[in-house]
Amino acid sequence: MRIASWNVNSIRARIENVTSWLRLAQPDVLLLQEIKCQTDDFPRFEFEALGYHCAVSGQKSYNGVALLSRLPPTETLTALPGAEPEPLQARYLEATIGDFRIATAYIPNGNPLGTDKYEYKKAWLKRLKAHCQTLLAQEIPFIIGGDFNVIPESRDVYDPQGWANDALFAPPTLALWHELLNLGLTEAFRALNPTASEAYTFWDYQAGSWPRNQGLRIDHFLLSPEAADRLTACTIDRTPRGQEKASDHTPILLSCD
DNA sequence: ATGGTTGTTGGACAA
Repeated sequence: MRIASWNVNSIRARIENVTSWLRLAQPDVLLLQEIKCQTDDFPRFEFEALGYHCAVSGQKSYNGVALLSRLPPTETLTALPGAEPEPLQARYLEATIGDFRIATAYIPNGNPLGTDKYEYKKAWLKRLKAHCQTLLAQEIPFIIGGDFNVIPESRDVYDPQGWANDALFAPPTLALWHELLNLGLTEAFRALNPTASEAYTFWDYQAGSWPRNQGLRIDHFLLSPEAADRLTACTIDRTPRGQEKASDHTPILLSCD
C-alpha cells in the first residue's frame, strides 16, 4: 500500500495540481490538509472520477482535512478525541482502510510563542499523544500522516538559529514531539533516510524560499510498531512545489507491505 | 532590509 500526505493550501485553488499529481503518482491513499472549505464544498466528484472515495472534515475559510482512498474508508472519526475549546477547528480525520487505522492531521502552527495559539498547539499535541496511547493499548496498527508543524532537528531547517524562537522549533514543541516518539512510534522518513539533510517538505511563498531551497521538513508520518514493521519506503516528491500555482508544501509518500 | 506571498474573503487574519 502507498500512502501520501499533502498540505494543499486550499483544495479548490489546487484542484488541477492535485488531480494531475494523483494521475502520475497513483497512491492508494492521499491525506490532505488545509483544504480550506466546508465539507459540502469539497470537490469530491473530481476525485471519485479518478477512482477515490472521499472522507472529509471541513470548515469555513481555514483548516480542514480529507482522506482519499481507493478502498472505501470505514469507521470514520472526524475529530481528534478529547476536549477542545470552541470554536472547533477541523484538523483531524481517521478511518479504517484495510487492516490499518489511517489518520490525516493538521497540527496547529502555534505562532507566536507566549500566546493562546501556542497553548492551543501544545494542548493539541498532548491530546494526540493521549489518543495514540489509546490506539496502542488496543493494539490497533496505525499510521498518522500530515502537517505536524514540527521541525524535528536542526538539519530539517535551513536556518536553525533563526527558527529557535518559532513555534515549529521551540524546545517545548520538540519536547512534545519526543513524547510522541517515545510512545514507540516511528517517524517514517527519518527512520528510512537516516543521513538525509535538506529533505524539506515546505518552502514559504515569500523571499524566494523555493529557488533558494530555504525550506523546512514539517510534514511527517508516524507509525505504530506493527505498522512500522511493514514499512518499506518513505520519500518526498519535490516536483509539485516547482509547478504553476503550487502549494507551499509538497507531498510525502510512504510504502508499506 | 522589520520586507516578502498566497488564500479566503471582501478587512483582516492565518500561514
